[in-house]
Amino acid sequence: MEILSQAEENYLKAIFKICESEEKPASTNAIAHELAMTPAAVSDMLKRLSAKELVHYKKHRGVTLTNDGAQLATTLIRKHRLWEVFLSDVLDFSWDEVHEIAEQLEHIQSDQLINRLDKFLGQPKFDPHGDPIPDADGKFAKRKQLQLIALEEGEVGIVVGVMEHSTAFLQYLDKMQLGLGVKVEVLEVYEFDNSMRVALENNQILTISSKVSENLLVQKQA
Amino acid sequence: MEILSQAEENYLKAIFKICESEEKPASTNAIAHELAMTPAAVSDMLKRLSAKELVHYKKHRGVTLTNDGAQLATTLIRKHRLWEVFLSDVLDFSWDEVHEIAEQLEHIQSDQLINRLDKFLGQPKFDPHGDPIPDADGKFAKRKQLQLIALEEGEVGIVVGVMEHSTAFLQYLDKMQLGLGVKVEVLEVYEFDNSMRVALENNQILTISSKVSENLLVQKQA
DNA sequence: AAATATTTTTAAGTTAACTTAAAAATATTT
DNA sequence: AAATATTTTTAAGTTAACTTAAAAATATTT
Repeated sequence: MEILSQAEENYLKAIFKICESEEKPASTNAIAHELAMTPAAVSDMLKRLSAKELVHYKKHRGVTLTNDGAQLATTLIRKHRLWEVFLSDVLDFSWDEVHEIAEQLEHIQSDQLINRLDKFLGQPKFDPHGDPIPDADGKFAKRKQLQLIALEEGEVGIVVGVMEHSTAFLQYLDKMQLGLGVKVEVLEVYEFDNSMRVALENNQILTISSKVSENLLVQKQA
Repeated sequence: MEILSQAEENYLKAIFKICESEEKPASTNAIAHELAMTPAAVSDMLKRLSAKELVHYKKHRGVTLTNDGAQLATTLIRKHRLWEVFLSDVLDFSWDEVHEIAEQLEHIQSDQLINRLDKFLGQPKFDPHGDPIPDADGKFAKRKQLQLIALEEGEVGIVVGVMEHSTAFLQYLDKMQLGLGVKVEVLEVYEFDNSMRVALENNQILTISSKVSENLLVQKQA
């Protein structure tokens, strides 16, 4: 498979992301929105990606990735997330700082580099946001996780990930000490707005909005 | 200072390199040769770099870097060489493998990243080829070094660097166990072709051509 | 189903960074 | 100094990756 431009790589990642969340082809508009580009630019690029057989593209019908395209996208995600681990674990960046730099590092072309980095980091299975890191064969680790909002009063979960990656959200979680690995007990759910009162292991009591509990992923504790 | 494209950065590095070795402005041809491009492409780019005040450019007179340009070039060299140390020391790449990957990594834009990398690596002063790494202020460490060919019979030197960075040369040195830090004693110089017989600390005796001894940098031992 | 709104594509244009070919400037040889 | 060779620049063209504006296709509302 020939080498892709950074632009092409970004399109593949965007399409992968969109097709992953919604279970249908990625629309031109959705891609344009994801990449902050005009729909015309997307139409243009889709033709090129289609010519390279990286996407299945029928005009006005949206696109999906071909096997080759999906393989490349997965490798990009692997690279992105491994670099995030490096930035976080090795260079002590906080979880709200790693994305932007990894966005650049993911385009470095060297299989050797990424495999050695993986080994050096101890073949991590999750990145600093709890997102799974595909292995060299493109396999993602699976985990039985659910949104914190799905827990009932009295239930306990451990924070394992986030569904929203904005700096604002991540910094809010830092402030509240709601990082990965934290144990959370649901004390009370307020029906009115679905906000909840929760207890952390350090005995801190927090009230969090549904916006927060929707975007926090936990593993339910027995 | 605004952000430069990778192409622009490569031109600055090339001009820096040329002006450093020859003590005069870099010619269009020299730059074209360094970057494997046509002279016409260089003329084109020089106009753009000149407009950004990164080079002093008078048509047909060659170019030199402005202060801004030299500052940027130095930062690029710093990034390149720090990444080389990372690849070599942390990921165990050999010294003939690091250049190519560092060539990509040097374009990553993040001051924080490079400063933290520097700190993590222990603020190294030299890269895996013995080339000095400028500090955050752009200062290069100086060293009293000379070419191995300049040593007389009976003199002893320690290998501290190379003047030629080709894979072929570096792999040859590996074969001969002539890495950085190795102590070399000049046993005999053959006037005929300036080749020399040298003894290494492991008592190995080698005969090396003048092409080799010209390109090896040593620090003379008392 | 027709009218309207939305989405997508096409058409035309831009910019950076290249190319080849020709012209112009500079350097070297005689 | 004139002739010739070399270097550099300009001119014209290309490609990837974008833009805006208009046209076409599809989806939604009435």
